[in-house]
Amino acid sequence: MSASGANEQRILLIDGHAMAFRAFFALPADGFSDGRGQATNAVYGFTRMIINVVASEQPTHVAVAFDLPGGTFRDRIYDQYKAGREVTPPEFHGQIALIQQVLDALGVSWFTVEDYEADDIIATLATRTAAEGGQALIVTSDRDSIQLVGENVTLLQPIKGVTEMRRMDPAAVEEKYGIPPERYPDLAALVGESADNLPGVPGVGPKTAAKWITAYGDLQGILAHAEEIKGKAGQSLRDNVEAVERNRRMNAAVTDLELPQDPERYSLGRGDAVALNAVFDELAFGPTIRKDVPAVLLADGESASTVPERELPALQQPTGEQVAEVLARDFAAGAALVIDGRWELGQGDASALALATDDALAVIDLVDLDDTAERALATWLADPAIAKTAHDTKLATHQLRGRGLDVAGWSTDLAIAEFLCRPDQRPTDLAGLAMRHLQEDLQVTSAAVQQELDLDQDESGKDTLARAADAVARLGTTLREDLEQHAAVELHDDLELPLARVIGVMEATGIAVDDDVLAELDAQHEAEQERVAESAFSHLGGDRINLGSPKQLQEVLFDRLGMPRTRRTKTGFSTDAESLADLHEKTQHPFLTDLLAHRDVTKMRQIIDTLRRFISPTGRIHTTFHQNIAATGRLSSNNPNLQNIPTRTEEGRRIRSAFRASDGFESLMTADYSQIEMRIMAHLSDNEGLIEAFRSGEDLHRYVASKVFDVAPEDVDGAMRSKTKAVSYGLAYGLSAFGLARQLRISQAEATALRDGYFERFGGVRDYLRESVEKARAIGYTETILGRRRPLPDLTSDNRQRRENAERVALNSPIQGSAADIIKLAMLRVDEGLRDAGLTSRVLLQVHDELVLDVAPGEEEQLREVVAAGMGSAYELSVPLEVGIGVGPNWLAAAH
DNA sequence: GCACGGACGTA
DNA sequence: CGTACGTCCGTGCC
Repeated sequence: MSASGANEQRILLIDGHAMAFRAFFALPADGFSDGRGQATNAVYGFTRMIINVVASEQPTHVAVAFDLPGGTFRDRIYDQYKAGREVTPPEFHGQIALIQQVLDALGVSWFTVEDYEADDIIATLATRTAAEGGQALIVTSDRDSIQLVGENVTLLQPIKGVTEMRRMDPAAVEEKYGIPPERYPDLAALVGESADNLPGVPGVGPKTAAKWITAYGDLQGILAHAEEIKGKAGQSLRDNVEAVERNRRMNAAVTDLELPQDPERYSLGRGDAVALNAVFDELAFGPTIRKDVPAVLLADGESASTVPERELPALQQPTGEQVAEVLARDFAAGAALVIDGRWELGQGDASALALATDDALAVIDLVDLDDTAERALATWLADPAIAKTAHDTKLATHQLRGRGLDVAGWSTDLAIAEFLCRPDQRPTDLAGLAMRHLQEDLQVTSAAVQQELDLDQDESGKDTLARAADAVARLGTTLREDLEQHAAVELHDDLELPLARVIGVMEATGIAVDDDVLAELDAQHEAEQERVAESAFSHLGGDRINLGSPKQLQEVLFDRLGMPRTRRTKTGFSTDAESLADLHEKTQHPFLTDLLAHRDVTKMRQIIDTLRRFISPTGRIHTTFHQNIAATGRLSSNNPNLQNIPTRTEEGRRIRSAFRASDGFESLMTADYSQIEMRIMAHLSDNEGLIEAFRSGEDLHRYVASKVFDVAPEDVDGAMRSKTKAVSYGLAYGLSAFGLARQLRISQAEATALRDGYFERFGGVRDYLRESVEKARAIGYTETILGRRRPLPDLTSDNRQRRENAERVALNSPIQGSAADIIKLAMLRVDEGLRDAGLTSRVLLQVHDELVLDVAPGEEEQLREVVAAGMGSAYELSVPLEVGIGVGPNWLAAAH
């Protein structure tokens, strides 16, 4: 308490505009909306802030000050005051009024005073409170309030966002600025305030200003001795006396505004929970922020929370023989599972398992399991008849495998189910998923979700784990309904869920990598890299720029060497390989050749280095495959990405030779679909010509080219074939004549003619593509052969750019997505085939249209049959699915 | 330390 | 002004 502790008043004073504005920029505007197009990010952030500050500072009184639109007396002193500020973003509009509605419901008084700023209101109330011996706490990002800091006045400055605050008392101000708070306006007058468009003395910063203030006492003293001050700064001061004096008049706080004296007007505990909930409903705010509203703000005994906390079943923590009892009694039919512990790169430390149903809740400690409990749990987990649900079944399986436990009987994978229903949403953590489903109409992004329900923040250990399991159980029910609604039950049950198990085994197995091969390659590339770099520098007169910096390259190429500008990027001009090749054609400058060579070799080294970092102690790389990333339904791979290992260039391909058959295995096998996307186009378009092309057994592009150019297949030359191939594949991506021309480096007229010629023979393909886009526009989503949907709301956008982009996506998604469906089916078939045939050979990788397998000794012939059959008959199209198979000691040699 | 853009590897 | 991804680096921000 202060020295004048007679007064217990402790008033919180908030600068409404400053904090609302800050909240606006701290949270994404497009992530917070009331569902009707009104952004609410500033409202949410501001409300969070006031809740937090009231809870942590425990004031007895509170007031919020706002600016009024239009000018103040300061504009009459200086007509450029606050000029040049960025215009308020449109999404900010209306949010101040909403904040005021929240404050009304909270029973917090807010004030505006004609002709004055929020600062002046705060200054008046702070000064008055301090004079009466109370304490004032000011919350603002505006520096003008620094002058108010004193024994009874503390400033809370937001540091990051609106929830982290720095406490400024007189000592802190002195520490930061080197002067006492009451001298701050003097310092600001000298330095100027760019936010208010108040220029100060050029060449004088806070350090100099503080030095002068210390030397001459205050601004008056400085001006009185202005003639004595030496140097440039002194002269600058003498030249700008008027501006300084004006600044000082401007930044002086007004402390005598007419504001209500009655302390009741500022007291807490006047909030109306019913009104507040109505406002929060309007704003689509979630349950947690309601729960967090401090009771002191509300009228007696009320709570803001309208979302009743679910009564959790009693938490059981069985040990020993109790585990078997509890599993048999409460979880005989199934349960939702949540496991505590991390799993990465084959390393796991699962420590506890939570189980939940609608009526039961248990946490089993995995660290101190005795034999009886372990056996009971192992039996229960392995029982395929016991239905189990998890947020991520593959991860749960990995975690339990790390404890030596196998799982069967997975029935629902929340992440997969969610993805099938909403493939374009970002992958969701459990907290985010729970939030989205608990508040159906709540349109918040992960930032808010994390705050709302952060299940990762493990505060109460087993309770949190149990609550999470309970959430998984309830979400399981919800998502099963969602799957029905989106016609995705079969996709989940019969494709993705079983596939998750197959992929999990692939990840756990990993692929053997020969580090010596990579080390040797790296050494070769290192030498080459140095050689090329030296050569490149020699063409720059020995200037050793950073060849990896697009910025420095632009300076050299376009400024220093005066080369013609290339296509624009966001930050300048492109230096990508295509642009550099163009430049080389035009200028013949030898630097460009070296630069391109340097890029190539640097890229190769990066790839090699990245791979080496991921080699496990057992000499294997365990990538992670994701089922819930690519909106078309493809898998993705990361840590490391094994789906983009080079293959196009000779140099790049050598990296593939480092991927080898595992010890105890005979060789690697690769099996890939030939032209699967074109086959799908033939099937979906039902185009006779294209179907015939595949049935003829002739080389596809040669056959199509012979029709397009109207020559015999044997008369198709290389140029005709490659042009036709470009059109064929371009079709599946929505390629324009412009893009085709650019890619083939031909004129746009020629490209148009080429495409027209193509459609003369294969017009059915164009018709199909057009119709499929129109159908998607009508029903709102695209569909693959297995019924995997992708919503595309932008197909009806008024914005041409967005609409045309969505059209290309609509064109491509059924094709890419159906190919993804087919290879996923194939993976299940191959997995089944391996088991049925009793083979030890195993699938290691999937690269979109290719599988890589370890071939066990003596199994090659049988494996060929299993793989060819599994992939070839995965799905029946109107054209055959052709599978190419190759075998060799390593991935490169296994190519065919 | 973190976010972003540019560049480039794959299907 | 061609779809779908992941990773690296340099840069500029806090």
